[in-house]
Amino acid sequence: MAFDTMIGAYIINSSKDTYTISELAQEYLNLNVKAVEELTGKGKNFTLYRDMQPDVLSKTVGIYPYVINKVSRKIDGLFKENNQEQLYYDIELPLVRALADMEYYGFKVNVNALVEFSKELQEKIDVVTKEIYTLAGEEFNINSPKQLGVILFEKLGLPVIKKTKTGYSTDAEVLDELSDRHEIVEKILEYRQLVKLKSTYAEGLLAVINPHTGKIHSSFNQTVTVTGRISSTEPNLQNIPIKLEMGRKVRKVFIPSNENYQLLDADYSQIELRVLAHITDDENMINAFLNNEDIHTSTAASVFGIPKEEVTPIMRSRAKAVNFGIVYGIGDFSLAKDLKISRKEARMYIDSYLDRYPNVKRYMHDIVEEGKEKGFVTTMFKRRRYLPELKSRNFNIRSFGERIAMNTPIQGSAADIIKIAMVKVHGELKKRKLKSRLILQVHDELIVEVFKEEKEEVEKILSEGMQNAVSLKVPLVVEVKSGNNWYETK
DNA sequence: GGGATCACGCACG
DNA sequence: TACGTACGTGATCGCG
Repeated sequence: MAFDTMIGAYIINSSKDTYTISELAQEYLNLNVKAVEELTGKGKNFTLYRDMQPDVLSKTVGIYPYVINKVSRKIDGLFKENNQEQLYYDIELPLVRALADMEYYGFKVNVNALVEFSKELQEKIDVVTKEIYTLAGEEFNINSPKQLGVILFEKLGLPVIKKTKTGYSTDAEVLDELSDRHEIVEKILEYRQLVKLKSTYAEGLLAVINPHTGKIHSSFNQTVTVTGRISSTEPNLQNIPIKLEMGRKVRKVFIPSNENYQLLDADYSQIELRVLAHITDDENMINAFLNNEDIHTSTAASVFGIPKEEVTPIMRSRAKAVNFGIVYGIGDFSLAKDLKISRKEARMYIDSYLDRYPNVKRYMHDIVEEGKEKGFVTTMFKRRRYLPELKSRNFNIRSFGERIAMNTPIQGSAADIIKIAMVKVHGELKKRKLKSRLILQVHDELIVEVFKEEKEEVEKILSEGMQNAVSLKVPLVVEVKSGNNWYETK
């Protein structure tokens, strides 16, 4: 029986910080086993096994095989109790190989273009920096929120909009509000945008390009998120800019391995709202998706009680915000802030929404009750998240627990679905001995490096693999795009 | 003097 | 006072 205790324990409880053998032995066997770190040391004291005495090794990691076997059997028993065998054996375990292959294969980068991009950013930063110093009347460290706060709120006398626990807040939301009061403010925003791109993306990515492969080999972590999503580190390839055009250009440096390949980028359309429609069995929402309607326009028509043809762009954008809010476990305060409307008005939108989607209303109530009774909520594929917050006497913590209860089954089920799709696509490419490779996942999106001669075949494997990953009460719609770099796949 | 950690801000779905 | 992440920089703490 192939087993992975780390992933196994994650399926039993996704909320832990680490899943070391030592910890699992304690938790599942009531056994005290030294942590590997205690043996090897860490940081500058780190010692390799090969530099240790055999008897020291045998007294500690020597019993690991025994412990791992025992813990595995214990966890496997819990899978049976929890009905999580399919999740573990059919989804998470096969996913290990798909993720490993993604890490190993990597994503090719145009190094020269990235170096050029970095230089261009630096030139822009130099210009803006001087402008800021002139407007401030002195030089200071713009990167320091503390120093910036002194300049903005003491020297220039701008009004304090918001405070952090240590001083003045200078975040983008605050600066947006101040942008009409002094020229320096928009320069600060521009400076922040440029520095973010240069440090995190230009320099950050250059630092992790493997000199042998010319590629970026990210780590895809399978036991980090509480909802079941995967995460990406060193570097994070799941937060490459796209929203602003200047940042989006970073994507031009992500290219195929060579001229025989292209990139395919396949996105699920509105997967979380489709999952919501499925889970709640809400007739109104299901019909919107069955008719292939624009969901935000459809929501606007429902909420405002008008025909879809009469929905204005502003109405659509407000309905979109409400749809987002619903998925997060909405509150009137936050929706009001997001839409810059009154709390009362926000409350009306929410109430109207819940009237028009009555099963969504029932679901949001019931899932919180279920979370309280059972102590956890589950996804479509029995992924589980415990919610101790629901029992808290602290209102804020308890409210947070309620929002988690509403959001986790939605976000987590979407994660289940794309993982199933990944296993299918990865398996199919392998089975057919194709040269195309799955190289990245970004929560609702899969990126494949496709061998040009295989393009038609692989596009079908990808889109059908995703569409048919599961069968819901609404269709899963997938959009596939291709390009000679990641920027072009739009 | 340099490492660890916290605070802040911000990139993505 | 919206759900889930990763990470760079500055400030601070405390270490033979």
